[in-house]
Amino acid sequence: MTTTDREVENRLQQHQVRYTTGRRAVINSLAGAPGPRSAAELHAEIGTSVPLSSLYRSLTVLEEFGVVQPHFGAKGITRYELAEWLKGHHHHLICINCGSVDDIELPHPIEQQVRALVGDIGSMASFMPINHALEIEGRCGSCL
Amino acid sequence: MTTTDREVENRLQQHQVRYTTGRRAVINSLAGAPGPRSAAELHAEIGTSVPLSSLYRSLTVLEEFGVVQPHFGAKGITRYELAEWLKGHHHHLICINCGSVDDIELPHPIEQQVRALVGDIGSMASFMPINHALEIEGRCGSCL
DNA sequence: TTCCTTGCAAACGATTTGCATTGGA
DNA sequence: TCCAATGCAAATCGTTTGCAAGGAA
Repeated sequence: MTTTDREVENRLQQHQVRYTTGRRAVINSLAGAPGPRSAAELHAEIGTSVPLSSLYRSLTVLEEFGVVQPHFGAKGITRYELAEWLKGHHHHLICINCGSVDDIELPHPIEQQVRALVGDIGSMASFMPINHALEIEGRCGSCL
Repeated sequence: MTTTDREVENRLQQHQVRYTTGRRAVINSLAGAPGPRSAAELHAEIGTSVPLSSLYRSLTVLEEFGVVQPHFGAKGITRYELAEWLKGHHHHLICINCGSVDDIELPHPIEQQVRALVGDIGSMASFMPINHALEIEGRCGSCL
């Protein structure tokens, strides 16, 4: 059992929600992925023994209790990834050719700059920033 | 006829694509909106005389010729906005309470910083950045 | 036992498409 | 004129849900 596994187990226990085999499979699959994953992708990776509807339900409760978070992509496809407290704050590199979405963690000083910018923007526009995401579209290493 | 209207007309003409009444309605609606709009929202604003399927088709060709660009949001809803060359480069303030998406244009020096960051990230990750979007989630003025 | 969770199939909602008709250059 | 564009209805596809069966405390 990995650390992530244990942390998720604790979090769910605190809410009296069961950490079942299906939910565990989703978490482990996401923990090993380099970026957000859609229900269909998880279905392919985990194996078709777990029906799609169950995956969707697992993702729904995992999101509800702050374990995973959604990312909305092209063609109306929602991909999920582990929440920041499990995976760390990061941004996304989105390939306009193959559609892949990869995580990127900014060097601390740069992330600080972004954070400061977001704060400034908030006060500039009477908007209270809670979260931010720098999404960079372009061509990934395999598609150059 | 507005300037935007004329610019779109030229762009489409260059591609021998007709700038029809339906397409014109989409452009004018988007030109007057403070943020991206979904097909359903356009349908409501333009009037139900133009069927949804036609709106989708209009949006598809307008996107194909670089006149509008999509933004992917929660619940698999795609919203469109005028392309940057018509509307200017900007970012989005997304309200987690009411779901509204508003445009925000960064002061030039700040936008420069973001641009520089994106460039750095690209070389850091062997990724060729083409576009970037700083999406800020939080609570909008009406939902504070 | 008593709920929570899962499987299956049907239902949904956003978007797409086939086909016959209309309309603009 | 003549092909592109539109309307309508049916089809797709990702996602959700009702209901009965299975499983953990």
